[in-house]
Amino acid sequence: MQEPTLLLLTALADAPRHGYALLQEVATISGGRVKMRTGTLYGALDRLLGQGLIHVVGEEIVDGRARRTYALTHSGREILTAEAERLRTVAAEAERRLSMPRLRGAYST
Amino acid sequence: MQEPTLLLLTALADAPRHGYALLQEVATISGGRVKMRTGTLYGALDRLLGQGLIHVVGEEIVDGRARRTYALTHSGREILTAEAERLRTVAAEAERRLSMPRLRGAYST
DNA sequence: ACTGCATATGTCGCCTGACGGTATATCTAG
DNA sequence: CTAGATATACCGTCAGGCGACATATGCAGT
Repeated sequence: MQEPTLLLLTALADAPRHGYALLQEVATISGGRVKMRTGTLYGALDRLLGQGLIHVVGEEIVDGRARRTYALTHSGREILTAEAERLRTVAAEAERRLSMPRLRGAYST
Repeated sequence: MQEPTLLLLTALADAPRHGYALLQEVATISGGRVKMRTGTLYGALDRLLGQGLIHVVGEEIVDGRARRTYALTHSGREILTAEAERLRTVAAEAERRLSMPRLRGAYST
């Protein structure tokens, strides 16, 4: 699983949200680093719906515009938990090795 | 940057290694979870060489076989440091949200 | 002698998934 | 009347990971 997808699941972890709100939440979570495009968003939502990681919890009409609200499924919540742990351990290992004394020639340039 | 690429840089963070050793090191780092294929390995090495994140520090003939040894460049080391921090913060945010009390309807199924 | 495994490097084509660009539509603010 | 925010959606492209395959040596077991 790549970062955009993970950020989407993270953005749904505390509350259900609709598409446009997810774009903003992802930007907030990532400290403005990730500005997700709608192409990425709706493609990812379709995929996650198909995988059963999210589901639609509401379809309302607000000001004449359709608004679809998404939420994590139990499965999605489990996957996100596992992914977060995976990232944490990989990051920890990278940082551990980076702090180790290196042999001569371990890097240059 | 995706996980396989990050694991390769991590595997080079403490010492230079050659291709086959990287396959084993990646398996070790990931606790046996990631078994990188040679297609992924050599494709990634070519890419990382082109990006200047790694470089070749030795080409020897061992038992009639060529053995090319790779190491991180300063640039690669910086990128790995930044990536590790990014992963750590994203994982932390996901775990923070997962531990938050949720509104009704935050998930189901 | 033969078989299979570990060591070791490499190519090729497929497919997933992320991305940029574009289209559509409404409401609000200036 | 225009610009920006809100909101959903399609499409083509491209990077990157993956499986399959190719090649070659050395060593241990049968």
